[in-house]
Amino acid sequence: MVTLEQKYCALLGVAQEKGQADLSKMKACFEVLALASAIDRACARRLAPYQLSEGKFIVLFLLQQMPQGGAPNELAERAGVTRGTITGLLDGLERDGYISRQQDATDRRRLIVRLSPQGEEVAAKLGEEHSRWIGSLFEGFSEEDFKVLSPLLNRVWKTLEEDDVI
Amino acid sequence: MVTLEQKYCALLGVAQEKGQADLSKMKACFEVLALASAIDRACARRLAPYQLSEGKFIVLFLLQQMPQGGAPNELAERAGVTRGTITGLLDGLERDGYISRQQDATDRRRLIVRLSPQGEEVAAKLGEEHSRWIGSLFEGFSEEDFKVLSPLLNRVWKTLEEDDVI
DNA sequence: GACATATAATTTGGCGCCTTATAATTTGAT
DNA sequence: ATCAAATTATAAGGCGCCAAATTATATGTC
Repeated sequence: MVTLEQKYCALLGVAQEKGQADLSKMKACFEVLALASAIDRACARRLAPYQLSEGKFIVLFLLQQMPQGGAPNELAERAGVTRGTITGLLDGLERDGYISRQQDATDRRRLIVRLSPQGEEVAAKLGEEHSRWIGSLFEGFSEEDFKVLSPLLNRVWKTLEEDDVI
Repeated sequence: MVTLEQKYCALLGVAQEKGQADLSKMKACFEVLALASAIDRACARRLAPYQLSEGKFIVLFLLQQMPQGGAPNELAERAGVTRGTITGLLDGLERDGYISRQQDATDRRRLIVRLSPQGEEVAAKLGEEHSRWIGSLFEGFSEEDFKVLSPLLNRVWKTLEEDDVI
């Protein structure tokens, strides 16, 4: 089996010349990236039979929790993509009959996006399936493990946010 | 500031109904994904001025460690992308003068990809810069922290690999 | 009431990546 | 020696995503 470390060993040559500290940091970074990309791919494979990408799935998931519908910009923000992207995702979802777009009566710039009955059904089924799958990935993790993992990841996230502002 | 948890809180509604254990698992999963995607975006922004994507950068980086050049399929495997993808990345790198493709004398199916002088230069400069940046993301992490983080990430990775085989 | 400004959604153009199909070449079994 | 199978690289088509530009509508100010 290829470990995460092995997968990126080629990229670590440079760090090795710089001492243990940098090596550990680069390794950790690649581990996070490689794991996320593995999760993404597995996820994409799971969703492909439904013509859904991860982005579309998240939109369905979000809409499920907005029974009275939601605006594209709101969906974009919650899903973490741009408004331009959300337009494309909604196009696909509409084409496949999962959602409908409806003009807002009071502000004609606005749209209201709603799940179709079919969308409801798929969202419910996949939501259930998906959360079970995610659960299985972290099977065997204790609450203690999460208490350790979460703050570490969040520390990097925070650094990154500060970084970006500059 | 938006924390990783907040970012995905909307997605956690379902998990909340299923108890603490599942909630922690989904949270952790989203934290990994969100962090990786934040790193990817920041990385893309850093590389954009050089007309480089993360994929292209990794190819440059790999080539730097193959002084006698490398084959596309080898690069694809080490970079973790498909051969089809590597062709596109090499196209871009060749167009921008960072690499050259050369036919292998003994097997005419094969190519040898090499860095151009310009490619060497950029690879060296960016490699240095990039590893310093990654280091800065994990600034303040102790060796102890990595000893905890790494096995946790690798456990999920392992589960995922087993998953895929099935 | 007119005009600048803000906001909503979309369009456009681009890149990365994937999957599937194709073409060229080599290898291996018979 | 021949022909099927494997391997190499590429092409084609598609989706997701982004940034920047565009269009339509609303709002606030003078």
